[in-house]
Amino acid sequence: MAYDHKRIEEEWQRRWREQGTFRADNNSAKPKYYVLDMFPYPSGAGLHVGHPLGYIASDIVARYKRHCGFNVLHPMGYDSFGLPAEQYAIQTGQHPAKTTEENAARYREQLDHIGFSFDWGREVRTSNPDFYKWTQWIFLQLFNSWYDPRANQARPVSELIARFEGQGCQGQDASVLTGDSEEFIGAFTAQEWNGFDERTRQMVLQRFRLAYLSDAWVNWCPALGTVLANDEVKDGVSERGGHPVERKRMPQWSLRITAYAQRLLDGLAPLEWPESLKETQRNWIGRSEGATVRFPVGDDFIEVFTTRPDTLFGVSFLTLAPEHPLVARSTTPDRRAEVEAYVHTAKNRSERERQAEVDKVSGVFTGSYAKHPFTGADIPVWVGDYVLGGYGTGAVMAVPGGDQRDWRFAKHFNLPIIAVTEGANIGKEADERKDATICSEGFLKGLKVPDAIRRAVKELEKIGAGQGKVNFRLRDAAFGRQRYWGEPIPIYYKDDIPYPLPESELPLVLPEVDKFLPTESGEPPLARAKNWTYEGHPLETTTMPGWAGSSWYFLRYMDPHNAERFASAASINYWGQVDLYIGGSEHSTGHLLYFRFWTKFLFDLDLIPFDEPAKKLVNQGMIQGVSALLPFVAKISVPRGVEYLSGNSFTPETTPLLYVSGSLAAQSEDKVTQQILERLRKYWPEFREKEAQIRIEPKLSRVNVDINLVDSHNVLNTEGFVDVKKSQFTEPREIDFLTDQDGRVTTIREVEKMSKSKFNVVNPDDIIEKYGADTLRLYEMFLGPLEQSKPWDTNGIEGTFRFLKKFWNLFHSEAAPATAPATVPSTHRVDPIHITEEAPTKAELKTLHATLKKVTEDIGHMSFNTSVAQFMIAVNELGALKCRKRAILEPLTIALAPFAPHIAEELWAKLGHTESISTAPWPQWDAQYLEEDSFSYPISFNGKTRLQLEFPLTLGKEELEAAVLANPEVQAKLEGKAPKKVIVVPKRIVNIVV
RNA sequence: GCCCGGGUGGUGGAAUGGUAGACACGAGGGACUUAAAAUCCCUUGGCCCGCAAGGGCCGUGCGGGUUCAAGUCCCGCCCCGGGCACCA
Repeated sequence: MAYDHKRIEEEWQRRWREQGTFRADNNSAKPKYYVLDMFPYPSGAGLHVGHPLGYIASDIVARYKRHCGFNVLHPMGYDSFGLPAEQYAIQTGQHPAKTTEENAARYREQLDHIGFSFDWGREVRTSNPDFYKWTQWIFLQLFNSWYDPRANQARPVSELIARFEGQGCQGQDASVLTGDSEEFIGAFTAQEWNGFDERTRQMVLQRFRLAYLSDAWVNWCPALGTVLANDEVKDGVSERGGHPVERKRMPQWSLRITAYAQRLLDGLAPLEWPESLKETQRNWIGRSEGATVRFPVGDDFIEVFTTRPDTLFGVSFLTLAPEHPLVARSTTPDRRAEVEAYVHTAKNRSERERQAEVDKVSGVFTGSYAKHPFTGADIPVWVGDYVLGGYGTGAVMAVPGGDQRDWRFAKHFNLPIIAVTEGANIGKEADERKDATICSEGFLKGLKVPDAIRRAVKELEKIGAGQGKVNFRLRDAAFGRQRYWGEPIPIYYKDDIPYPLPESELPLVLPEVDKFLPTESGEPPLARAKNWTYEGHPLETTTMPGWAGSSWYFLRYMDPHNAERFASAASINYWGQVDLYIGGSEHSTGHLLYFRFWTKFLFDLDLIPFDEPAKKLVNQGMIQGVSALLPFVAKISVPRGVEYLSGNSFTPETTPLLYVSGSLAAQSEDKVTQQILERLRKYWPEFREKEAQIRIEPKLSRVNVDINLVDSHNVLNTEGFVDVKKSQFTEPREIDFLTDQDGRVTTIREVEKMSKSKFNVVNPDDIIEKYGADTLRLYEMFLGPLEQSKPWDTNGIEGTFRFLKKFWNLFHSEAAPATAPATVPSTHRVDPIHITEEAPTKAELKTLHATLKKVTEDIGHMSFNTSVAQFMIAVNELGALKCRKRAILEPLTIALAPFAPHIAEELWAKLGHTESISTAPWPQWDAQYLEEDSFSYPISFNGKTRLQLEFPLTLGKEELEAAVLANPEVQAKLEGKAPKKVIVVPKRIVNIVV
């Protein structure tokens, strides 16, 4: 009759599986609720206790909503394409499909043990052809669409062609395009279009397609034959292998997310997402209003974007990004060598680097001059790497008087600094105030900045030297990857022009290759595939990035087996948007932006009836690991050279590795040194002879010790540690410990990321084995607020385990009044329980309803740690009241079910129910049981609480005040003086000001 | 540098502007037990006065402010974590 979590949990997990308890039906009269977890990538390391945190929270909500009468969609699947599997494949030769399959199976097993109410019948994997068929299909829709600025939505390219045929392409089309491809396309007439050859037409259309091929800057690593992400490049070389990396322009598939910049920005406001996450997206989209200004240079002109056209008369030079196409043409012959050298080095620095080194100013003069559009003055043209090729026009008008970066550049190169605002101290720094008054001569003089901006734009437009413009920081998303383990892009090339594969050819299945590496000529792995062609034409060899499948997967869950459509219209209409989306904040600008982008695109095509994927989003915090660090003697300096005592350079061989108790190391260096001396004498006889002449200086380092070798008081299991260490050495090596005064070896605790390399990973399987899934679930929630990061400390889990045992014992106390134990029609287990049918007391009802109220409200705002605390309070109170009453315990069991579903199911069955507890309606709390007759008022003097006085709640403010003042204790405190003021807040506090 | 979080006992944390430290871990003491485990009870922010009952002072990163009353609101800092754009 003891709480046997293992038996209970296995039993119920089996039943849920066999009975399909959590299958969600697409046809239901019930209202729907869609709870989604961010897609996991099934890594080889399996789950640690940090991973399920969000899943437990979403499972609680899913189960709660079922109790409230909703038809709940709560699916799970795998984002199963990705780099780790590919890298593992390169190392081991194992096909990524195989390792992915194994990893997913392992995930599934671990997830099952936690008792989630997922509808596994809807599981999807992005690497399954029947899933990525539709990822490819959506890609084709993107390829066949353009963004119509008039309709402000994506439209079929066929409409664009019809437009060209009818009226050609006039200026406006080109001017509204944004993003990386923002180059002047050039107007053409209908006749011209009709006269273009196929190639030219396709090239023109590329400029409009939402999935398009264009040259983009990439970090190319010739040695690895691949493109690297910014964070894979360190100091100009690849992070792995240290091979040189160069910035190179390569044809790349991109998605024109920039077309959606404004809508992605506007769509944020109504979403119930964390404000900080919305802000991050706003910053990422980076809308800025300003103007473009054209500065003539010889026959060309340099176009700049500025948010401060009001500072136009403060321009003292122009700066081009090293990548800017006009750099070569603007450079005078005498400057060529210098400029080319600068451009070469600057271009190959990563953007990260260029941006990180704020203090280092670098640049070079091109030798040529631009003309100021208003004054006609000569403006020197410089190249500087503080200007980025990918933002704006890749050129800035430098106003050192109004912009600190320009100021620094001007200072460094001795360029003129012109004051643009009144009261600026330009000798010291630029004046970036937006409320200043412009002081330059001409039409802007005396205007405030905002007025001056408007005026400047008007004047620029009047003389045709520029115009007002909104600029976005957001860039188009690179969509091609030089990798194997991703969705093939359904494109083939005829005469080097990309064409879409017909839909009937989908899925374009990932081909087999002999190796998962680039070809010798540097082509992506798919180029190794035999017959990688379509009707004799070569197929695209890059694959889609990791985020492709996750940009639309939430729709597939609605109708996962549909072979005709990505999901039926009926299922999409029924399930609609995700009601609650839970995941980590690391996805705030990647996944979540693409997710919203694809949703808006599918909405534009009338394929789905909503244009935001998730109404409400919650970021769960990270669970950090608690590492155990053990100091060791890394090095002992002696006057003649250095003797290493650790690692492979261990000498002298007679001296063991010395590990130092953390508490000892914390005490004093002397104590450590003393013990080292003792060990040296012991293990190194020669040392004794020389000891007098040698003064040693030990240096300590720390190693991460497996936390399983450390107890709750940080005491190291030294035998276990020695075993582990010895198994790591190829040659036998002595190990000794410098202990503290108690003879113990302690480790030092540190909170850091939970990871294998830090030996601080806690596996949920181990926790479940010992305490059960219900305890794990409760403890993960009890740890603290969901959104916050917090360290995992297994030692604290006893509290939640004890709670469950106490809860169980409320139903099984043999000390309960001798009433007839309820007969248990449970089909699987017939332990008697001790439950009475007596009417509950007022106190019992109060506990129950206070708990129902708190838990219901807490689930509403995802405050699960406080609900668990309330359950503990309830169990403690009911235990003290010796309550064994069905009328109390039954509703409480339902309330606990979302949190600890196994024990709840078991007790529910024992209470005589034959249906799963998940079908039980949520118990409602009733305020009448919470009403109090009296309240114990804290009586404070000048805000400091001094005593408590109990008064009936029926007392009015004046009566209360009189009663308080009449109290002898209060009188004593007042010492006969009259209070200056008495503040009475009914049911709160009485404050007496003296 | 900028943006976003966060700083409360030994630890995780709780607290609509109204009794700071709920709940839990750990620690200390006790009961039960041959013993252990399990369970139960008491104490547990710091300092001080008192034999005791009890009482006083301090206390939510730091410094100011608003208020009858501030962990909570405002201003100025410091520190930690996360993100990022020298973004024109």
